[in-house]
Amino acid sequence: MDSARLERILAMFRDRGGRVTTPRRAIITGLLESGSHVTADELTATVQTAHPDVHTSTIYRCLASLEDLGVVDHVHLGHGRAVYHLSDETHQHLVCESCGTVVEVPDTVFTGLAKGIQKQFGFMVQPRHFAISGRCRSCTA
Amino acid sequence: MDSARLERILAMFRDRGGRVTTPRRAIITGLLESGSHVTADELTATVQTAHPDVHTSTIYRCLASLEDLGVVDHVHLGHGRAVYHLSDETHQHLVCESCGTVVEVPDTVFTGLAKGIQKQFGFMVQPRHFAISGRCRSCTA
DNA sequence: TTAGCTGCAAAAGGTTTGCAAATTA
DNA sequence: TAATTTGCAAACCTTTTGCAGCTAA
Repeated sequence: MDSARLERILAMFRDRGGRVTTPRRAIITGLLESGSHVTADELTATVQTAHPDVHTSTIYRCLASLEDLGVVDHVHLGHGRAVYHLSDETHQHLVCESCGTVVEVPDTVFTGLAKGIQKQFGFMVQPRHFAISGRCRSCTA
Repeated sequence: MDSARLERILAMFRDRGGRVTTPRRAIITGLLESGSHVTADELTATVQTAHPDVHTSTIYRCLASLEDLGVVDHVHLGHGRAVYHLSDETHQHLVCESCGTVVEVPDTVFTGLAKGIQKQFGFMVQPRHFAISGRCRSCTA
């Protein structure tokens, strides 16, 4: 797929004095191949099809490192699990409380809100770490 | 404190064929005495000062019943724990990713956003179950 | 009396950690 | 070689559940 991108990310590890390992290659490849967001569990399953020995804890540790590098972000979609995605995909998540459907909406939808809150409360909204809850079209009817 | 309110909530249990018990009295009293939001853990501690035998599982079950009655809501403030509050307090929560501070803002701040999303995506935003993340004034500086 | 609650202990779900062994640079 | 990563197992934290006993109506 996007092997140039893979190499670019691996280079970031090297630049920090980190190592480029088989699990890391596999995990980043898995992320690049995934749709917009994956749970740690889903990513583990993907990685393990080719590399059965890569352990869940390695996935979590790698995801944490990737967040440190600014390459990955996580979002809490609901009670418990989080999803991870490449941080250049600047969208937000609306989660239906009733059926669990996730609707992705562009960041720009939030700019008005963010400005208002910034002005009134001095709080800089960066909603990436939490989804917005509500009810989707079909559950509203 | 607001014992009329306590009795009103207890009456809701009775109306549904439920029972009014000592733990329930204690838990609702604890909620009424708490500030705007408490974790299940904090509430347990509060309740147990007067009623050491009330078990965590009872707290969770009572909170769930109160949510059923529409008296209580919960919000996920972050990685793991949720906070509970009386549902007539119609505010939203902004959580600072950096220092954990919770800023409460009136619901009305969100109406513009909600309308826009409703129109564009048919999604009815009810952000009560999730906090909005970002950075507070002092962590932005 | 009899549903409905409660306390306890144990499980569950997702994530983190300690440590010795393996691996990268 | 030296420092970083890994796999494993076990811990962790918050919440849920099964069940027998208790209790409000």
